[in-house]
Formats: sequence, C-alpha cells, structure tokens
Amino acid sequence: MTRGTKSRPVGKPRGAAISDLTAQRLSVYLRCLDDLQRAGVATVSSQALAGRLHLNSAQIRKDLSLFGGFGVRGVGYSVGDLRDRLARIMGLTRNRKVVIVGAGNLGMALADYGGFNREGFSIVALFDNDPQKVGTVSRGGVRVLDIALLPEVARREKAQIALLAVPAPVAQRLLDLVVRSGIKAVLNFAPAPLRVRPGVVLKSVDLKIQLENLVFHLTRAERA
Amino acid sequence: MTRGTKSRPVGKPRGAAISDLTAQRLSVYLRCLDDLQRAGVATVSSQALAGRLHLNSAQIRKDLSLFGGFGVRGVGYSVGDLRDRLARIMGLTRNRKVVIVGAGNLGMALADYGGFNREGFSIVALFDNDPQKVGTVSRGGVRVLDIALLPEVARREKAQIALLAVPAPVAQRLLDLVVRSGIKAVLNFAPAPLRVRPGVVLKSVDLKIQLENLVFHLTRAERA
DNA sequence: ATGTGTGAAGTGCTTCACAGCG
DNA sequence: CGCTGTGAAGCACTTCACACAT
Repeated sequence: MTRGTKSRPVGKPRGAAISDLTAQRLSVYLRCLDDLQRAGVATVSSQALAGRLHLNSAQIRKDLSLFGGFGVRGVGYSVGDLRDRLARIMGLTRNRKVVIVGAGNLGMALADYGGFNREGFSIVALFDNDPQKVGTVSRGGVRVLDIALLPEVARREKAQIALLAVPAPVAQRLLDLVVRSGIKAVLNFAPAPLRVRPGVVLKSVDLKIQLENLVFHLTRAERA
Repeated sequence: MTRGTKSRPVGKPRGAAISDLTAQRLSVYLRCLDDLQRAGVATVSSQALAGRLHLNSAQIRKDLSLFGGFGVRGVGYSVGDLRDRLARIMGLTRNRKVVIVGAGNLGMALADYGGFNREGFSIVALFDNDPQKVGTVSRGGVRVLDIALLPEVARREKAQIALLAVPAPVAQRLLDLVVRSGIKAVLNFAPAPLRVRPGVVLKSVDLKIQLENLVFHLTRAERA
C-alpha cells in the first residue's frame, strides 16, 4: 500500500467499505494477538496467525491491508503494534456502557456474566416491565429497574449499547423504545425479525436457529 | 461463524447442497409459518412472507424450490402443508436430547432457559469439573454432574447435541471429550477457534465478537 | 390476473499466485 | 531467502426478470 497520502489515487475516503465479516475477524485477530502478547511473542506472520485461527493466510493479509501496511515483508507483523492499531480501529480504547432490556433467565445471566465487565463493557442497568421483577436483584447483584426509567437512565448514563432479551412479540416495541432513548447499537436475542432506522446498528443472536441448524445437519447425516 | 463445511460430492437424489445460510432461513420460515398457522391463515405468497421477514421474495422461492415445488402458481403456498414439509426436512419431528457442558453463569442460564424444553429439545444433563459445583442444582432444578460422567450419561441418554459453555482455554479439550462421547453436534459459546473431525457439526456463538462488532460500527459512525 | 420456479445477471467474499520489498 | 500486499480468478449467495402454470 502506498505510503504518501498525496500519491494515492482518488477514491477511498479513508474509511471505505469494511464488510461485516471482516469486522468480525478483526475481533478474532485482536483476541489472538492479546494471547500472543501475553505469551511474550514479538512478531507473527499471517501464516502463523492463520494456523492458530484455522483461516487462510491471504484472508488475514487482505483484512489487515485494508487499514494500511502494518506488516514488514520477510518478517511479519509486530504483535504489540498490530494489537494496538486494531484496538484503535475497532474503537475499543474506551469503555462502553451497556443496558439490558428484559430480566428473564437470559437477561439475568447476561447481567451476571463477568466476561463483559472485565473487557471494555460495563453493565449499567437491567430493565423489565414485570412489577414482580422490578426491585429484585440478580445473583451477581444487579438490580432490576422499571422499563419506564429506560429513557432517563440511558441518557444519564450515556449508555451506547443495549442487549435485548425479551419475548419475540414485544421485541420490536422495546427495540423502538431503546432507539428513542438514544441508543444506537443493539444486540438482540429475541427470535423475531426486527427493523431499525438507518444509523442504528442491530445484530441478532438466535439460539433456536442455531440449534435447529444442528438438527438439520444431524438429520442430513442420518439420511445420507 | 462456522467454517468447515467442505463441499461433499454426494449424489443428488433428493437432498443436494443446501448451504448453511439457506438452512438458517428455513428455521425462520418455519417459525413464521407457525405464527401464520396459529393465526388461521391458510395460504401465503412468497411476497407476503418476504414482507414479514424483511427478505427478498425470490430468495424465499429459491430456497423452497430446492426441495421441490411446494407452491401453487397464482396462489402461493399452503401454510399448513409447507410448515409440515419444512419440519420434516429439518428433522424437527422428533425430540432431541441436549447436554450442557459447563455450569457457570451461561451454562446455568441455558439449563433453565425454558424456550428449549418447550420446542423439540430436552436438556438431559449439565456437567462441570469443579467439585464445588458438582451436586448443586440450578434455579430451574437441573443438577450439576461431574464431567467424568459425561461419556456414560451421553450414551445412556442417547444425547445428540451438546452446548459447550466453558472457558476458552479448556474448550478444545472438552469438545474432544464431547465428541468421544458420541455426540455429533455442538453449539459452542467459548471464545476460541475450535476444530472437529469431519462428520461432526460445530457452530459457534461468540457474544464478545458481536459486541465488539457493534462498537466497531458505533466508532465508524462517530468518525464519519 | 397472479404468483411460482428458474436461468442469468449481479454482487460480494475468499483464495490463488506472484511481484516486490526487506 | 521469507513474507507482505494485491490484482485476478474462483466461488457463493442474492436479486432480477420472465416464461409458465393456474
């Protein structure tokens, strides 16, 4: 990749077209680089990374080259340097505040799940509309607040991310409430097809679909 | 993200080359058809389905046509008929037994999550290697068994699916144990790159990657 | 008239293969 | 030499557009 900004042909306004799949792999790379750094490894080649991650090395080089030439030919990539660059590119340098909507089994488990709080995410509140649940406390000590407080709390805490763990029939309604509360990124666990306006990011994790997919493959194998 | 489905040179009498993405959409269709059936709708067009699911109608027709002509030109698809055919194609006509490996926060939550037990999946056991946890019972009443019992219990119960909810560093080791216990389908929640031998299906759900992906998009929006 | 089924075109992601640099 | 960065090829998924069935 050319170094001088002047000599580059017109085209890429500096943040061009990173696909979702690439972005997900960046997370994987970052995690691996963390491991390597902790292990005291100084440099790593795309081959070595590919081996660890069960990926194609060209894929890795292409992904990384999208952000400029991070590597040294004949040597590889500096682990520490690449780690820091990726963290900055992905916006993982500051902490992000997260609210959880829905205090059922899944919402509670997410609230108590330590993995988030340790690494760049803080759970700041947990909401539900069931009066039976409001006021109770999760095993990990997170209190359940009334959903009516969501807009106020979200703004006060400057929450940027919501985890939506509510039943499918009310998911769209609560998603809309979340977005109206100023939150622009939502991770949805409800098995429902949802929509958001442009400018808001929505990702969904649907465990039942994954399970059924396993069954599909099992069935296929049985019949073969 | 599930890599590892090498294209198999299977014949094509009836079931050739269904991609993973297609298979996942079949779950979505099935769920929607269930709703429609419950609502008393008798027939539905690909257009109508597409509208509900925010998909392209040609996509739906193409997916369905892979299994034969289910539709009636000029009319659409019979809701009940299509529902039953899809359920059969996906192997969702009988119940599947599921074991959970790892009784941490996530494993416990999965064990108590009613959604599975209601719809074609039964949690038959929950395992951990921590002596502190073995013998305890989840809120929903599932007892934690010693991991050493996994092979025996899996075979006795004829478990077909495992949910792997253990820390990353031990994930591959436990995955191998699961596979050696005769289980051929695994849904992994550990943030680790895992491998299985051909013939075993592995899908992974990585919440941290999803969260970081949201941050990436947020950051991108901020910088734009 | 209406809506399926499908070849063909379009789009995007992955892998190959090699020039070029250290 | 070894390894990156990258055009080009390969492959996969999606969408278009229309013949055809009812």
